[in-house]
Amino acid sequence: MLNSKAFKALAHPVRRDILKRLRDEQLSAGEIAEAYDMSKPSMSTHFSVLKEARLIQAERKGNHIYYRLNVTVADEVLSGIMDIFGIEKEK
Amino acid sequence: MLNSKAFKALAHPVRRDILKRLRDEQLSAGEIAEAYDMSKPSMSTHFSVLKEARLIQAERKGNHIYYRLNVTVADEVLSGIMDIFGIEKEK
DNA sequence: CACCTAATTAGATTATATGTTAAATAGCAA
DNA sequence: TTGCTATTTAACATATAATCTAATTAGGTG
Repeated sequence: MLNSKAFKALAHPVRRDILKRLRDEQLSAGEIAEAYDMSKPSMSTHFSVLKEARLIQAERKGNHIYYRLNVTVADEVLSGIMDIFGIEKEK
Repeated sequence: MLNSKAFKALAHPVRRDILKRLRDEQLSAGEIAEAYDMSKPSMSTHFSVLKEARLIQAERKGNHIYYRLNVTVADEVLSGIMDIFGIEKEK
């Protein structure tokens, strides 16, 4: 069932932007972080919030950690929004 | 264009619940507030956050203030979520 | 006007979020 | 082991959010 943490995670513009980057590809923490004018520990905190919300999943490969979107939870969020606003799923 | 305030507004469970109540009917501040175990000023603050995000619209009728869902912004939020997750709008 | 009701605003407190630098951990490779 | 790179965790400061009680505003009605 949909986690309240997901909505909190979406409240920050950097986190929403990270999710967009992960729509189509896996990226390492460093690859993501270098796109933002923010310290690595701060970025790491954002990853952690997204992970807690299960919006992203981490996989270590050597000494990189790759993040990818959790499509299942993304879908749950969409359903949650539609439920809130009473929007019908078409098809 | 979609306001970042809308996502913040959705981060609080009480505010999401208020929006659900306003899916199908207008309700006064008092009618909404009595459903929650929270002071009226606190509820008023939540209304204010939702108003700031343009998710709800207020209309005074005599002594009562009626709130209703702003369907346009609700739709923008849904589109925003679909954009983040790269979900295609069907039809 | 005086009074009542509905709702908000003010002022304060506490909790949570966001960000930093410094230190720690994990893996790889010489 | 030593050293290097990638990333996180710790410790802390500051900002924003959430909540309360008390006071105020706005609109009815006698």
